Amino acid sequence: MKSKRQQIKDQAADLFRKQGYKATNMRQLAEAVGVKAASLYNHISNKEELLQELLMDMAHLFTKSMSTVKSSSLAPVQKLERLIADYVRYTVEYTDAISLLTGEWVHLADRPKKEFLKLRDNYEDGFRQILNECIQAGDFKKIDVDIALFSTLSTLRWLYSWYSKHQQTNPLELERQVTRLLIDGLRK
Amino acid sequence: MKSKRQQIKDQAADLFRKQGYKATNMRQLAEAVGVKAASLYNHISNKEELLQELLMDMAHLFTKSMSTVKSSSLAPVQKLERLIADYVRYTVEYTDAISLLTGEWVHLADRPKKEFLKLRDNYEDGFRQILNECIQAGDFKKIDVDIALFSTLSTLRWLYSWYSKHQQTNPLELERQVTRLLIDGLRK
DNA sequence: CCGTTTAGCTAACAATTGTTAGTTTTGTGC
DNA sequence: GCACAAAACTAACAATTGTTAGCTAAACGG
Repeated sequence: MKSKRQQIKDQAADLFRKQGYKATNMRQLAEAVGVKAASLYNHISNKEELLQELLMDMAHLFTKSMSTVKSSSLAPVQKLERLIADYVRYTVEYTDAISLLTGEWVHLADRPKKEFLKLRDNYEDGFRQILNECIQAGDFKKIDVDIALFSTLSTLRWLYSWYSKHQQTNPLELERQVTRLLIDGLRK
Repeated sequence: MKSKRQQIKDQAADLFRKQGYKATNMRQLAEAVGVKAASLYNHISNKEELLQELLMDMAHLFTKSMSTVKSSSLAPVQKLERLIADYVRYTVEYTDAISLLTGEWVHLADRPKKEFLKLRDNYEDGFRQILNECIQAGDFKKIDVDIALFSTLSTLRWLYSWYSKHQQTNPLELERQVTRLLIDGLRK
């Protein structure tokens, strides 16, 4: 049994995703929850808190993923594969909330925005470090690591939109294909 | 000498990108242009028209790119390289307007939204077709073409955000690197 | 069955929004 | 320098927004 608060967050994620945070009003959200707008405030303190928590929940998920992988004893390429696998799993499980990571964080107030971006930057730094290890180990070409990082993360960050249209895809198969594509490229 | 209308569109692209369409109000836009809000309406008919034109201008650019490449006699892989090259060039030249393609089209009214999505779908179809030709010709692995399409477009669609932070990069060099990465992958 | 908390409702607020009306200023062609 | 169009301004509008106050109904612990 999900708490009312969580129900509200779920509906908020759905609406924020479809219409954007700014374009979603509390009356719409209330209707989606099945309640009048004022009643929402028995469970949440304001609109921004919703966005904040949705984003932070996801950010912490990724922070966890990164720290687990980093402190493991896997080989660099295997670390990368684990990060990709985690990303795919989160995308499948939290599609709506994940979608907010790409654009909606701009609507956070200064403080929470800084906090969010710090976690995001840390994740990117960890990712870049692992890509570097892959190059160092001789497994990857000596490509510009910033461009490789950017390209890889772009694919992962857009995955949610692809998955929404192809939900019949087996997540494990999706994970396998994405990994292969990112690492081995298109060329035969 | 740029027309006032174009100046307004440029500032709108900048603000829409930084804050989002919904979060940008006409008084902010007016201030950026150096004028009072009501004066904008001597040059435009309403707010949505701005978003509409910005998005459509870009969509037509890509439609042009696709139709030129399609009607060329290049080999499949060369066609793909041309599409990528065009995308990089547009991103460098119209960074702000390009950034709106990823998320802001949801705020269009029904009619223009349909029109926009039709052009977008056509572009994607053309892209997929060329990827298929690459596979058919034996140049690419027999990968799931939808996943390859999605991954490639994701990288291209996010390019604007990367470019904003690395504007010192030579566009031609960027084009070379992105092409190589997308086609040949990371693995040595 | 009572007292208290929890969660819902109606009504209203203050602020912000896009846009218009009406007027004045600026600029251009003759 | 005058007529006319283009583009600016002030003021105000109607609608929408997030949120609060005050009240009632449901749920729950004893």
